[in-house]
Amino acid sequence: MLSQSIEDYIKAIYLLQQNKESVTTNDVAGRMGVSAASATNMVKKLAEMNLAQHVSYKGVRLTDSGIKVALEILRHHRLLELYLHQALGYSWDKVHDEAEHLEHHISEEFEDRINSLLGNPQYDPHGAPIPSRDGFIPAISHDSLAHAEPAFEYIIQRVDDERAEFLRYIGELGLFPNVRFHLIAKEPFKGPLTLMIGNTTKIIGYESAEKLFILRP
Amino acid sequence: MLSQSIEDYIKAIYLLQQNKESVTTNDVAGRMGVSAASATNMVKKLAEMNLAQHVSYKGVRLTDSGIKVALEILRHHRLLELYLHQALGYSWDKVHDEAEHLEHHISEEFEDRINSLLGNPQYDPHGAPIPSRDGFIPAISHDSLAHAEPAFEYIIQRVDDERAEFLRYIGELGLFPNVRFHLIAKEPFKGPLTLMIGNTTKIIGYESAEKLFILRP
DNA sequence: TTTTGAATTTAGCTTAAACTAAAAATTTAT
DNA sequence: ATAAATTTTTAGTTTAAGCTAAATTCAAAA
Repeated sequence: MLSQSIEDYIKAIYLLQQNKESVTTNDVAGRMGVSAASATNMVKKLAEMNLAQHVSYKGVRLTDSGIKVALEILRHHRLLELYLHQALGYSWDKVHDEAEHLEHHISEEFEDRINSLLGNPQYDPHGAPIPSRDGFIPAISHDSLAHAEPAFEYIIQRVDDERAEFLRYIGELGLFPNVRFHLIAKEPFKGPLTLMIGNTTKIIGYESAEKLFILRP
Repeated sequence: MLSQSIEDYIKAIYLLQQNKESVTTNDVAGRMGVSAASATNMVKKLAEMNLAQHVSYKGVRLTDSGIKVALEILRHHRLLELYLHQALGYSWDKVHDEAEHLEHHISEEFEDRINSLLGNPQYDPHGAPIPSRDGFIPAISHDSLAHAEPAFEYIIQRVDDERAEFLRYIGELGLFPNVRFHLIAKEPFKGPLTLMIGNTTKIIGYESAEKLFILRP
């Protein structure tokens, strides 16, 4: 059984390597909120365990077994988020923190039972894909609202930011996954965007729009 | 926040001092599965933290704050057991192990939500009392089936043993909490007992009968 | 009452994961 | 191309929880 700490590092590296080609030990330290030295030590340990490859001064990358571990944790996390939301009535801005703790402590039986109760779901309450038991990840859009074209209709697929405050702000605007809207206008130079949901208009900042992934209906 | 380890020691001491007037560090070591030296060290630490009183070579006893902590953990544990059983369909011999892990990691919000879903329950699936949020413990019988009188009718109130194998054995006999039966016969010298549930007879060993707490209907 | 044996504590060591400070390597700028 | 700045690693310390072995205290038997 891996320690909680090791699991957290693996998850951190996995999420970092989604967005960056190369992940440095400093990136890891930043995300984990530990010193650079601590990150280096742990990364070397992961390499020892064949969960990651590490080249000094260059960076880290998870091995296939490392990725497998990461996906298992991510599955726990996202299933839990959805379960807390659907079955226990948690608001979507609170599910992350609770899932963050519980993800390391549920058994496979627990995982299977909530999965069945939820009907083998594909996405969590923020629209993030839930890896399947065998490590397959549902497709997800990577087009952000920030780069959408005015005059078209879109659907929110995912809100890619887990900070509670941000989620409450987005939620108040009504921008949940699966919500349809029209992009009315878009200011140049990273300016705000104007949307129409139903028949009310909403204005959203460029920075926030970058966190919203969208699809054409 | 207390570490998991400290919480486990506190719970162990609490449960030990229910049955014995005086709890020794060795009792603690036994229940926790650690060396006597480790238990002594931790007990001294608990005393430092004012969670227990410790007199060298004599024994340990939880202080009022220690008891408060113990009851909070026990509440988590027993609510979780019931929740796993009722909401997730766990069999009663599996709830203990899962709850044992989760009890340290759920938030107060989680506790409150499952408590409400379950309708503020008083007893877990084994009939053990669930401490209330403010530390009150529902009454519980301490009459064991081993000392019951033949010819009377009884109700199982509690099965006081959490070993999965034992629970499966008892479950197969149909001896769940709230089940009614007649005590038909009782062999002397710690011999087996004969019960009638509905219109079938069951025989149960004295050792097992000691773990079953009963009530007059 | 003394001795012996069991229970308990003390002392000192181990491991994991963090830290700081110093050294080394790499990258950037002159 | 060299020096300066930044990043990364190494070295050594800290804390928590465990362990073993040795010492101490208590209780029971002679």
